[in-house]
Amino acid sequence: MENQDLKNAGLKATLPRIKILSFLESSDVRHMSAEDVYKAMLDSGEEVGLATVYRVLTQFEQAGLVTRHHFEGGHSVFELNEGKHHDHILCVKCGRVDEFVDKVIEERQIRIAEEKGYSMTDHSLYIYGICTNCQQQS
Amino acid sequence: MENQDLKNAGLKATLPRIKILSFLESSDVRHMSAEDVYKAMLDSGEEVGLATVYRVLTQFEQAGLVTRHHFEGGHSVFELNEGKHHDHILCVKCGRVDEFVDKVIEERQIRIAEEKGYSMTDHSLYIYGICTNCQQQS
DNA sequence: TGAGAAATGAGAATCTTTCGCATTTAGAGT
DNA sequence: ACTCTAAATGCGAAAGATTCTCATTTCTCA
Ligand SMILES: [Mn+2]
Ligand SMILES: [Mn+2]
Ligand SMILES: [Zn+2]
Ligand SMILES: [Zn+2]
Repeated sequence: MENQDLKNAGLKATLPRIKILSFLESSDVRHMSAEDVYKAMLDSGEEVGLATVYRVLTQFEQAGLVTRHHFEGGHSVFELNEGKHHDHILCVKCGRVDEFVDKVIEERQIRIAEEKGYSMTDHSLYIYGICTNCQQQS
Repeated sequence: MENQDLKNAGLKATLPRIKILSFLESSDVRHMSAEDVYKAMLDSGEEVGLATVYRVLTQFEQAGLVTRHHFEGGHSVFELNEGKHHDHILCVKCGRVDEFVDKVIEERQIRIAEEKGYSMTDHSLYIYGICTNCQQQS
């Protein structure tokens, strides 16, 4: 169970951490803000402070359990880390999020970093557009 | 002069707008936050309110005079729009910013949007790493 | 040159995220 | 199981970035 996942990540298995992790694992929405997680806790009757949600998500990120994204709009978005890196394409109308990986782009990025003399640590790529659904409704 | 640039952009040629635009045009730093611009105004003895700096930069963005970026670290960064689109590679140690354009990446993005059924409106790509200088100093 | 519309400045307000600190809890050792 | 202590939590306050409100000032052009 999550209990062991947390231990493995070097984190004490506290109630808030267990609740948040199991929520992330069971949710069908993959990309959520801290506020989203907080509201979900409240809705399910669990009492977890907002500050704790932020702290726990940051710890999860550091432990490699979740990944943090900076979609447009100011707030951070988190998603359960399932090993495989990917980038995102988002609908600017409805907020829909799709994921993709492009080998060619990944390689070009490494090449560019090299050319510019950088040792690459990370990258973020977001494509914005209007999804099929939103294109229909004029 | 800027006076006409503003009129062409459909903006009244007010003092704050003229000052900010000519500052952006004369500065050798290309990527600046609103706060940076505000401080520059103060330093040069001009009195322009911070709220006005934000308003003006947003208007400039809408008018296509500047481009807004969301580098890591929470705040927006603006740069004078000189026509040609480009992406950025940033040093996570010293904050250095370099620019690049990669035809292959640009094309792949369009292809990906198509495949996913999106009509692409925009995209943002940031590569993070450690620059040559910062790699030296252990 | 004067009137009206638009823009400004100052500070309050908002939003997201972090901090500080008194209180609670996990879990190592008994 | 019980105890102890470091670590974690929850609350509200604080911070940082950006926007809003509104009284006052400034463009524009008739
Ligand atoms: Mn994802
Ligand atoms: Mn640039
Ligand atoms: Zn959509
Ligand atoms: Zn550097």
